[in-house]
Amino acid sequence: MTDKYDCLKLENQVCFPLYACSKEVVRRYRPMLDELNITYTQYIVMMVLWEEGSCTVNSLGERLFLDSGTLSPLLRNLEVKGYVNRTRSKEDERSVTVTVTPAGMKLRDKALSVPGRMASCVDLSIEEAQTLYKLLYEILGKLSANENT
Amino acid sequence: MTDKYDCLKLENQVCFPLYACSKEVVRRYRPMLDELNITYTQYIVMMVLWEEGSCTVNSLGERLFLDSGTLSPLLRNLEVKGYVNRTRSKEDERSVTVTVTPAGMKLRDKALSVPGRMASCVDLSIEEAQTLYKLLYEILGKLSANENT
DNA sequence: AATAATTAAATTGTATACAATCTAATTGTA
DNA sequence: TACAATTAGATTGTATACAATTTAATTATT
Repeated sequence: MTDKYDCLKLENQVCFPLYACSKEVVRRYRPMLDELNITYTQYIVMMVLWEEGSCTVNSLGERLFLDSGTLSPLLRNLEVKGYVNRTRSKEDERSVTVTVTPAGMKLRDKALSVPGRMASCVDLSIEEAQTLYKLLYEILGKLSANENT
Repeated sequence: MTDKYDCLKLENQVCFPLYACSKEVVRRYRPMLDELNITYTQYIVMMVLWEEGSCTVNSLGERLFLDSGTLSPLLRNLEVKGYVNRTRSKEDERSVTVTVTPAGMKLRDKALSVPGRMASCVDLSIEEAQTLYKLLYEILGKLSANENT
């Protein structure tokens, strides 16, 4: 019935559907975000900036689980598109402050329809969405706690 | 209390923790899989091959939600490492059959400890893991159903 | 105050991801 | 049976991701 290799079967993994689901969801965002001329990663960066107005590269990284190797070229790209500005902080010359431009703020209105359209793609009930949300943040918390393990 | 931009707040997204969680989990796999000299994507490819023995590139792609642009270089890489062989199918010269080598099969035993170590990192109860598993496959199903939408 | 240690970004190198395109083989159809 | 349409992989181009390294600035220590 069971052999010692069962634990290596794809169907017995939780991580695989997590990985696949994340990729497929991001892929579904693509045509919607194409209309805004941004990618998914750029979109979550803009989400933070729409809320905060400005932010250091470091705090963006902590908030979004991204490192400077990803953020540096991505922010340069957003700057070229005219959605953000980057300036060295006066208080700490090591830090770079990213600020959303007026053009970047205008994107926010164009983005308003995206969450609803995405929700209808994923199509979960409120309860299911809440359960999923809680489980995912629970895992993220556990992973941060076991950072050293 | 609420404004029209609430739907664009990072904390109100389900997709963001999904994306972040997937990335963090894959990052946790890295040191374990380094011992096998493979990456996470290579690992899930090997999982299919450990079960099936051999497989076409096409069926690997459907099973793992990956396209030929990802699989072609990845499989070449696994071939260089000596874990798989690739041969054109006799019946249909368009298809390439990927076969696990003896060296590839030996990896399976080294991989046996990986799922357990990963589980202790993520640290969910059986019920939570099952709930998550079901929700993720439900979303994957919904996304496939709305492929055209 | 001089030097060591730390920190923030940027850079480099490797490996995904995937859309779009290309080539070759196969299938469908008039 | 020609020829169009489809299919399977590979390739190209763009954008992540992240480890490791580098550079410059700040903080801690002697």
